[in-house]
Amino acid sequence: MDIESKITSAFAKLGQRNTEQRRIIFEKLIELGHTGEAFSAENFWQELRKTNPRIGRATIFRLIEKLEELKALERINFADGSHCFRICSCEGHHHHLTCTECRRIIELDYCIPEEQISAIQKQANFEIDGHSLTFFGRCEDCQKKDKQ
Amino acid sequence: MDIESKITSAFAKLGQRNTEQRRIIFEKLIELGHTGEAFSAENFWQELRKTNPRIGRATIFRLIEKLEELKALERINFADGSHCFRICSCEGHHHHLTCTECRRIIELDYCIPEEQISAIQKQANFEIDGHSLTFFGRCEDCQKKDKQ
DNA sequence: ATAATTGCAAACTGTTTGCAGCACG
DNA sequence: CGTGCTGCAAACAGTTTGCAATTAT
Repeated sequence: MDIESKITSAFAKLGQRNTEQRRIIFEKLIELGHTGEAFSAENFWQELRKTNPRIGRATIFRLIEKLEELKALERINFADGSHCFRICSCEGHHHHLTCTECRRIIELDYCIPEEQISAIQKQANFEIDGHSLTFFGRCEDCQKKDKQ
Repeated sequence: MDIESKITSAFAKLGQRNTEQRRIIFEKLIELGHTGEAFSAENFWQELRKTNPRIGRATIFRLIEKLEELKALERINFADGSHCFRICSCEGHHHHLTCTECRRIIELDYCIPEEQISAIQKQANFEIDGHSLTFFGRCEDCQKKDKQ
């Protein structure tokens, strides 16, 4: 499933009305999906209002929330506690590697082995239904920069 | 190293002056360390001002920040994006399991195998210097509650 | 004395909400 | 023409900051 159909199907599941705002947001997300660029909600809003001055902040927040639930968007946490959103090209469950200097994000297909999770589950008597994992470090470019 | 000496040594590293506020915060942290209770910064402040009305919010935030750097406190992230602090009894690096219903926190000694991290490092050409991992689920008690 | 530390209040960031009105179907 | 969706502005939560006053050493 490519990025375009991922977003398209999320919008289809979304709700009843095909409003102009949704079309605008859709277009922008397709664009961001292709470049792989990450964005904050505020950030995304600022970007959109350049061309569409009357679009409301709340509309963006409300839609981002829904798209996150539908897993069309992923929330990515940085080491400093801040976060941003991103449309990932990886299908299914995965994790990220983030650069603490330039905030570059890399998708990883690594995940914790299923048997480890069930061992933890059994040991703690929990019913585990998710986890969040992010690696922090310095990317290739930032390492080079620092050596100079 | 027990909780008491963990906090004591963090305070020793802290700075020059042994102020009354630090003593008050120290006492409260010892208490929270023993019960294992988690707290937000705001929360912690509200609790302290009951007995010490003139303690400032900023003092708490400033000190919590430093204690986190000194690894006397740990920041724990929940599934909904909120977070709290906690004094953990585990020594060294570890992770947590949090209940999405009652917010109970369990310390886990599981961690991602070193060789996996270096494989990721090599593959992505990153210099990994940390990671965050939290498992989400429902604790024993909340599972029971729901079955009733 | 003097510099670290604090309290206060105001500012700030990121997000949510209530509600009246718009516009999609 | 009904109601889902939106814009607005205000409220909110959590945190940070500037600065003058306080206080440990």
